[in-house]
Amino acid sequence: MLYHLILKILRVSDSVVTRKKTGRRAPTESDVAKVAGVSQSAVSRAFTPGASVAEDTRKKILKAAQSLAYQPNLMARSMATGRSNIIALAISNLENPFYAQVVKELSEQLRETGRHILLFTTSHVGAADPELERVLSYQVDALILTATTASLELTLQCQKTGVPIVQINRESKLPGISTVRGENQRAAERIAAFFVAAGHTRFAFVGGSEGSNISQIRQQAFASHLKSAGFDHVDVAYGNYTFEGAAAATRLLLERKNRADAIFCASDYMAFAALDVVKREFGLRVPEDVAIVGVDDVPEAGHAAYDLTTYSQPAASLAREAIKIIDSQIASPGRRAQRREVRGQLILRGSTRLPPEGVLTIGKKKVWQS
Amino acid sequence: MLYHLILKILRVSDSVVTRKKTGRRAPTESDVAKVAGVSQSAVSRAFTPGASVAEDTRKKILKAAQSLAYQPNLMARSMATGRSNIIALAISNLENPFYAQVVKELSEQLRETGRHILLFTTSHVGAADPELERVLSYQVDALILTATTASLELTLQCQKTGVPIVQINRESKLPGISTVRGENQRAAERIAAFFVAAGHTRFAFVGGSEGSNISQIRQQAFASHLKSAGFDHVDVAYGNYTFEGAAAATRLLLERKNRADAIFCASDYMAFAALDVVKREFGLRVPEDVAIVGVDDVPEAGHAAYDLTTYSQPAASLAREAIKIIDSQIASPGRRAQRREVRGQLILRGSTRLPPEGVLTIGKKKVWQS
DNA sequence: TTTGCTGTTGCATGCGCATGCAAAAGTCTC
DNA sequence: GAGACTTTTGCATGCGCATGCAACAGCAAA
Repeated sequence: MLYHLILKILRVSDSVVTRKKTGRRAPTESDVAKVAGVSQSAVSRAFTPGASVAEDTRKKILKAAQSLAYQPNLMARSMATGRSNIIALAISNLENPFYAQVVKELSEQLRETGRHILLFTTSHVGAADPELERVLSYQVDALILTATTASLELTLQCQKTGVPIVQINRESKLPGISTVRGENQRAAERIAAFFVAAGHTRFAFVGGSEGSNISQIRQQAFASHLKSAGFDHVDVAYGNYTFEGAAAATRLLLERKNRADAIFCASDYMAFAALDVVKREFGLRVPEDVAIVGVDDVPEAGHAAYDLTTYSQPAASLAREAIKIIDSQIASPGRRAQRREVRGQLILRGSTRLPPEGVLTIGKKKVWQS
Repeated sequence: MLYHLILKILRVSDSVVTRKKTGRRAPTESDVAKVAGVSQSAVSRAFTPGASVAEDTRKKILKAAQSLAYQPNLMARSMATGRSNIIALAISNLENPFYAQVVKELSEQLRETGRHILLFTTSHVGAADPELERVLSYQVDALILTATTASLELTLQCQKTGVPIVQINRESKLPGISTVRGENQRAAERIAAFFVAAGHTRFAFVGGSEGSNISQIRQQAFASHLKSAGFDHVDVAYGNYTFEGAAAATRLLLERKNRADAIFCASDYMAFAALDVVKREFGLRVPEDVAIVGVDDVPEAGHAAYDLTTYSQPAASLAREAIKIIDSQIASPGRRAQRREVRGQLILRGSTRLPPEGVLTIGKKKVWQS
């Protein structure tokens, strides 16, 4: 008995010492309540918009809170409310400036509603990490995937617990996953039409990977539009969405006989690699010998070093739509998955030559005029 | 009385409906306990490494957990333990590929110990957002700042609550903030020596901002080494660490009479802008007319489009050291702030010309040989 | 003064987990 | 097989906050 008492005392004094070293713990609502002379629940209400508190007491409480430098403990709050204000963001390709931009936009836009991003970088470009399935341990309010696709298990888990999933720039065959994407089909068609109008005759496509739907869609739209213009063959190689991969793919394409004079790359980032290889390794002139087009319109595409013609995918809009979807799903949990498309446009720069007629039409619509 | 009872029933049935819509809630330890036929605490112990559980019961519990797809609720866990396994990362400059790389490295290295990053992007390049002070609401285990500096208030708060702060690539005059950085001084000296050896005579520096210590340190070391070599003047302009800013700064520098023939930029990202301006806007040859050097060695610096000579700052090492500091501070909270320097090296590429002698020495040490 | 109402406040409880303590179940020794 | 240990288990509690409910105060109408 005495023994235990002594142990207890030792433990207590020890914890006091620890406290001293680590600094005292952060103030809680109870601390504030004591200072303000009210109950803990009153303090809670003072910090809850729309709760029932008299104006006087609220002021008194806020003053007390300020004097203690009180900050609400968001962990405790989410425990109590079931909402964490944390959005999980999975991304596989942060070195691609396009995705860096998407992350930035998401982060800034979510901040406007007091939410923040919990970051999961997955090394695998293809299906999401199994590790990603632990996402839900964090009680996140939603899950955004960029440059990755959700596994079946993860999708099921999310559906069971009612956590919305949105994929940016990746399609998914799984039901229940919302998607935001650029104009993949239209982008590919416009680019094909532009190449044809400019007088190119041998076409190539640098894709992401064979498994990537987005890449597939672009490839098919590109090929089929070219076919309708009388060109049956499109050379294809895959860059796996990496710089080195795209460089290797471009080498493959250029080494073939009867090599392409117009290359469509599934992303600006890969187009940069293609430009490097075309110009420096093969000594070809751009756009005279080879024209190159990308997709995304990252800031670098406009820089003088690349000066890349591209079809834009505005990161800010993608982020905005993704957040809208999330919010609507949170508001009415029954909602079905949504698919939204964000508009872009063909942006002409120095990596392509212009149609000789000075006018480019697709169908009957004038797309560009010099 | 009856009235209240009815209300209660309504509320309950309503919540059942809501449940049905949102999907049933995630299973808890109690659910697992029920299935496994043990107490909740047994389940908790089964998931706590080193806790006292019989091997049989642990297996039984894990099986039950698996059958329910149980995932521990990390919010609840951090409430109970006081540790969240979340590290806050504040960053102002994600469009700079160097920082994107740092984020990626931090994320991947932290994942190895089961921790994740809560992302705070601050738009202001200078001192950190006031919004950043809410970081502590999330009960993060530590705070890493990249391309931003902590405000005094934030620092005090962190010290009071024992949350370690580490700044990557930013110095701070505030005590209590640990720092990880590259070899700023040495980098600047080597670059100065290299310029001199290569026969340059007119020098310029594109800095971050006048307030940035890192930029200042580099500038001073650059200037003082040049001075000791007999060159008193260094032209200076500030690019504010942005691409556009650096482009404007370069224009300023190039428009002056007796313009520089060797430009040292405080980051690769700014050096890219300088290259663009030098080559495309002013039609100058690199390195014949102007030599350009950056700092960081981002992947893009090695790409053919830029081919930039630079002094490396390995992002992986910066991340590793930052995490080491954090861990040591968490392990022994009394520790003072630490400052670590990560080694880099001068990487010669096409944006600079080589010393005519074919050998470069600094002091008595041979730094480079053709 | 009494009644009825609205607006404020505190009490009590629960969110899901970790953990100190005591009780229970094994294990070993002689 | 009894006693002395050790290991395993459950109970009870607390982390910080939100919130339903009851109590209460203030006020107007009767």
